[in-house]
Amino acid sequence: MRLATWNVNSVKARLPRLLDWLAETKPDIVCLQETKCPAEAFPVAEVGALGYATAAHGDGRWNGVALLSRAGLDDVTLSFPGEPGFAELDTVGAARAEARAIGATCGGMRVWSLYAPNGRSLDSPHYTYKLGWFAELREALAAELATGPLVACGDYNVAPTDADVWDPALFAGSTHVTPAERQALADLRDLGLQDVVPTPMKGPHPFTYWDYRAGMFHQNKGMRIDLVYASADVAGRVRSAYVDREARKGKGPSDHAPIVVDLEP
DNA sequence: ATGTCAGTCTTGGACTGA
Repeated sequence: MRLATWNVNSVKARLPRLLDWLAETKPDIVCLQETKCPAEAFPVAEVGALGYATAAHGDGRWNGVALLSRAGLDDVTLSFPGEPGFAELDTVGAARAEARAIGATCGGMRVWSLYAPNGRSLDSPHYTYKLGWFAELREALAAELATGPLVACGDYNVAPTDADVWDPALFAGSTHVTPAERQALADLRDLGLQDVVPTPMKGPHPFTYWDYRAGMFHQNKGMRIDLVYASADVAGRVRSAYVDREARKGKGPSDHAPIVVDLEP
């Protein structure tokens, strides 16, 4: 059973590369983030030709998540229960959730594809929103963990440790590395989720994201912000996991590389 | 900090978000 997660930074712009990658890598279950397309515009037929069923959640130009599976795709959930939306500070009432989470039952597991809010800056309401989003995610995953095997994959927009950013000093005062964000991840692990750390195929750090600008990928100035959090029973089946940095190379890549996880049957 | 992308509208260039 091969599971993968990939922030594709637009499924439309990435479609040729996605299809080639699916055909070559042959994952059974794929979690996609930043599809940046409405659900009705998702290229269902194109991935279907490779044998995948699709569940997509999108709300237009930003965000967007999807699940592809050829190991079953049942009980699809768009957004997690209790998921907050972004609301300006003076907005009254609850905001509708953005398209940042989709879950389904695939291959006997509950699988989630997650795209956490970026947070923008520490003084931004988007940062408050990010922390609140994680707090509610914790509650939702706690409930799901009680029902069976689970894996929550995606772009968490948090680097778990200083070793997960290329230069921690440069990130002082920035999002993605604060104690509060790292505590949000620790709170998820405290539920019993395990961080399935992939093998970097080059260098010491399993980075999954490199900014497009300034030759960051070439210099391996990256971050590990895409994560696979697995319940103990799933984590115990992990045979191997790696960052597919080849997918970050060449013409027209995403700024994120996929993580590929092989599980014992 | 920003040398790049992608989506969209204000449309062949500017804006936003990352």
